Amino acid sequence: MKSDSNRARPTIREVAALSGTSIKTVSRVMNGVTTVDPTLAKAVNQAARKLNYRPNLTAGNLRRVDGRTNTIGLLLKDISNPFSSSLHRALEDLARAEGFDVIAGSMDEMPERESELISTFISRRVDGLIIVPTTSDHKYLEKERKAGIQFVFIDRPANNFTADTVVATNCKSAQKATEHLINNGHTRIAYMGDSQDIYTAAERFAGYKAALAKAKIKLDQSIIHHGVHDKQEMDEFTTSILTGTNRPTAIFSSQNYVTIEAIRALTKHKLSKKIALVGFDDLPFADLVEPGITLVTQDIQKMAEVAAHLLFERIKGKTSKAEVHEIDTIFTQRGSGEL
Amino acid sequence: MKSDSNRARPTIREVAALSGTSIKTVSRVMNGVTTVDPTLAKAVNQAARKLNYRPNLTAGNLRRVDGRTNTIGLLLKDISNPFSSSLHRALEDLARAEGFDVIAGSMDEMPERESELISTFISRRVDGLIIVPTTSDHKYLEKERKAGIQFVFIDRPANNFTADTVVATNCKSAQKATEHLINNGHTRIAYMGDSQDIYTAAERFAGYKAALAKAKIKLDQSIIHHGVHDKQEMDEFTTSILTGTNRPTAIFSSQNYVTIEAIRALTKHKLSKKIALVGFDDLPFADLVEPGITLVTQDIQKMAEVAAHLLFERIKGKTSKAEVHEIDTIFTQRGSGEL
DNA sequence: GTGAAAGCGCTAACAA
DNA sequence: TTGTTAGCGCTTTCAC
Repeated sequence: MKSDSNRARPTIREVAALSGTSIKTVSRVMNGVTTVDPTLAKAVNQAARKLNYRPNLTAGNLRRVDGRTNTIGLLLKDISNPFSSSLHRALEDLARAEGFDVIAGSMDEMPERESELISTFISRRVDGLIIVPTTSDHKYLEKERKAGIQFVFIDRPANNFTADTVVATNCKSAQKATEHLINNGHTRIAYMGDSQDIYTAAERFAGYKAALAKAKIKLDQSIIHHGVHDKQEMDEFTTSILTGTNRPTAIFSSQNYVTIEAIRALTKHKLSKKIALVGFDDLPFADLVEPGITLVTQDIQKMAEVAAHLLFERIKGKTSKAEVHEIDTIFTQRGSGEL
Repeated sequence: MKSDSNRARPTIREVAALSGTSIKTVSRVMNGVTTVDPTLAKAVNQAARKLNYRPNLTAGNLRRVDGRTNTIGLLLKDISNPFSSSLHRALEDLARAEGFDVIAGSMDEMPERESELISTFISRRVDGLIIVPTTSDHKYLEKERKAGIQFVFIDRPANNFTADTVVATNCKSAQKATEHLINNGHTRIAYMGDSQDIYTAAERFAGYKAALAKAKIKLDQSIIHHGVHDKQEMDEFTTSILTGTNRPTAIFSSQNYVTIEAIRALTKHKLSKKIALVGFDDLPFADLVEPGITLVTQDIQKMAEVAAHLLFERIKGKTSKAEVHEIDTIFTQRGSGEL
């Protein structure tokens, strides 16, 4: 027969018994309440260490008057993509500094995964949610907000739901990137980007169009491509524009996966040093190819800081109206955009 | 004065009241127990939907007889690095299929962060932990295992603690990679890798040495470098070997960050097409540089599958002795290793 | 098939 | 400063 202390995890009651005090005193010591006699506190700590006591957070949250769990949920496109995981890491550090834990999940642009994950996170009683939204309708979140959950949207705004939002200056930065090519003498600039349903893609395409309009360059649909999921289709597009008679002299690619395809195509057709390229979003190897890739990158750290700040203020009770923050991007010339 | 249903979140009691049944019946319906009268079940579901009821998972776990929370903790080096985030994603999907959620954290190779995170996760009462361990002593986990937590180590084994472990065939694969260079006619092969304190680095260096020994090539310390944190030091090393009189004709780099520095150095000295390079670990742009980088990559999906399987079996009660699994790597020739 | 009562481990309220 | 009692929202036990 095993002794009691060998059976699974000790509770606050066992710590109280061993230290000869009450569970309330143990609770006080564990929560760092200072109005406890140092001698008692010492005894409690000793007993806790001896029993390897670990407070059960979930039990504590249940009765806690503010109802908070000090947990935030993070909904990402795909945990493993570089943008998502950098954002996740930045938020992890910011949350830890405030005593919060982060639980994250991948949605793969599927609206039903989004609501499933939100459901799961709510069942775990997160205090707030930071969401890189899919294209779904977010009106259903109104009920959750009434129930006390706070929301911040990042990278893209919500649909039919007003909440704090942090986005990059997508349109303005795409315009500047395109103007950079124009200033380098280009007038025939191809565009490649994600589907126009995606907020960031639409904004960036708008910036591209604005730059052309300002320079009085006519839009040519034959050198414009939307969509990133069909690789073969993209390959056909790049082959057609790069081998055609009226070849563009520059490419603006408005998303990282698209930029990779553009690089691949330029390399394949031995045009890397002939056709200029500016891409939106970061690439970890931008300076390792020849020429280096000139990129517009989002300031992920800054976006995370603003989003975390907004969320924590809401969780603490702030009730002012929703804010939208546009965060400046970073433009880095590395050669490919200056041909 | 607000009505009751407008105050925060409804509980099982309110659902019972609205559907005219007892909390136990609501509990049964919510948990999919089939022995409930369909008419009652329907009424319960209707009430739950109307109130936007979300079961409080943490409350339920408290009383649950198996004590499980259906949560696993994942301890990574750094959530945002590609190996970690790919592993995280693979485990997320595998866990979801089993009805588990994953919470993850970054340790940055700091033993004290490791134990802090483990403490936090245990306070949240995870059922098991998958750990990419730091170099710390893991004997202290024995207490946690007694308290019912299961452990699987991945990428590196634990120290002073016997548990299920999943690692790549580091030594064997490094030997094969080095032999690949030898078979291509190289006899002067530089080695660059992480600090020898790191298990994977030590294993891979052992493989390098074994290949040289087998081919009767003498080890030359002047073309061997350990450590990845000091970039300047690495730059000095590459400069010294690449500009020296007795230049190596090939490099084996045993980790992704090191490989990046090797590529950078070869590019800088215009030797990318003269000096062969084989790297360990994946690089997202391996096929986008010229020449493409020949790499040994870990089969992350497979490692995740084996680790998840081991952990879930333990959580379900398996008590057989700890297993160590070595997972084969993938070797991809892209040009840089065949010069 | 259904429900009343007890209790999971903790914090809150209040009394001592 | 300390302890007692109630109760958070749920599952379990067990009687009906």
